[in-house]
Amino acid sequence: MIAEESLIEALDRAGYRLTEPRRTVAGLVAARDAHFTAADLVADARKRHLRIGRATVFRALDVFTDLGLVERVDLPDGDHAYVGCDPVHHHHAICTRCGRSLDIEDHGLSEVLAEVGERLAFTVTSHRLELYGLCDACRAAHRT
Amino acid sequence: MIAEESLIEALDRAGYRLTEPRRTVAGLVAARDAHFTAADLVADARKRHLRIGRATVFRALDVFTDLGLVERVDLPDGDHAYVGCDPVHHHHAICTRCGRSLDIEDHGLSEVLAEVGERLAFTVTSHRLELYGLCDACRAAHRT
DNA sequence: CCAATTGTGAGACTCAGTCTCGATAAGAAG
DNA sequence: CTTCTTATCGAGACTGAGTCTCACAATTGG
Repeated sequence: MIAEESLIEALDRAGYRLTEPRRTVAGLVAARDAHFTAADLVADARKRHLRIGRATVFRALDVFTDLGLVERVDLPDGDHAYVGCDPVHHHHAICTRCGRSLDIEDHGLSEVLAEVGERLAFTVTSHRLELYGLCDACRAAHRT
Repeated sequence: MIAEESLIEALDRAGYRLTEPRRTVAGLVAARDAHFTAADLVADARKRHLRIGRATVFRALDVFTDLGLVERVDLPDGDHAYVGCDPVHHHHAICTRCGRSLDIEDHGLSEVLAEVGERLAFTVTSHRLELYGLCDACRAAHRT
């Protein structure tokens, strides 16, 4: 979940050219409210009669990923997907029913992890954390 | 890091046939002390003049994964790999230098995560956590 | 020992992602 | 507004992991 303008603005600020294809991908990403694949975006583009090359979609996603506005997540089944998000260090809580993801702040997790590392004589330099479960809406829907 | 016998024993206990190819894959996995890919095992087999089909390696890894003796991990660069490990719920601390992985017990992490979920109105059903950094040996080697 | 059933191997196939290269367009300069 | 440089694009070939199919082979319960 991220606004098209944020994406375009970030491109500009980072010195990338504001091209039509990039705006198109920004629009496609902004229109998605759950995790998606590059192929999803290509299909979306087709549906909306927007001409865009497959490679370009991948390239734009790479750029957005570098800027931290899109992240690659790993789903429980091992598949990869992308999600739009804020460009701060955080993790994702991914709803296994609707695919939407919530950003999780670090909440002292890093410290806990460094501590765990201590005990193992392991220096933690980075980590990846993903939570899977049901978001509020799906939890409610599930009960019925 | 897991013994060949553990792998074979687990197959037996779970009712899988103890076939030659599976023993071969068990041997290949046991011989690896860091993360590996299916292609690595195929190459190892070639080197050791063991005939085994590529599909069979994938199938055996799937079985071992189901039994919890092998897990798929995601590396920081987004690649997948397999690691041998004990069949209990845990996470991995992966050395980015040598690729070896240490098993991390849950140490109350699950509770912390459930709590985080509470705050987000998100019901956490499972999670994935991977730590990246330097193991003790590589930390020492790195200093010099 | 033998049949029933599970497992195997070769190779075709799929799908995500990458690469190449000639064509195109953004945007700085004038 | 026009020009020029250079980043970017698109098409399609390519790669590599993983899956699928199907005829054949091996395990094992009886």
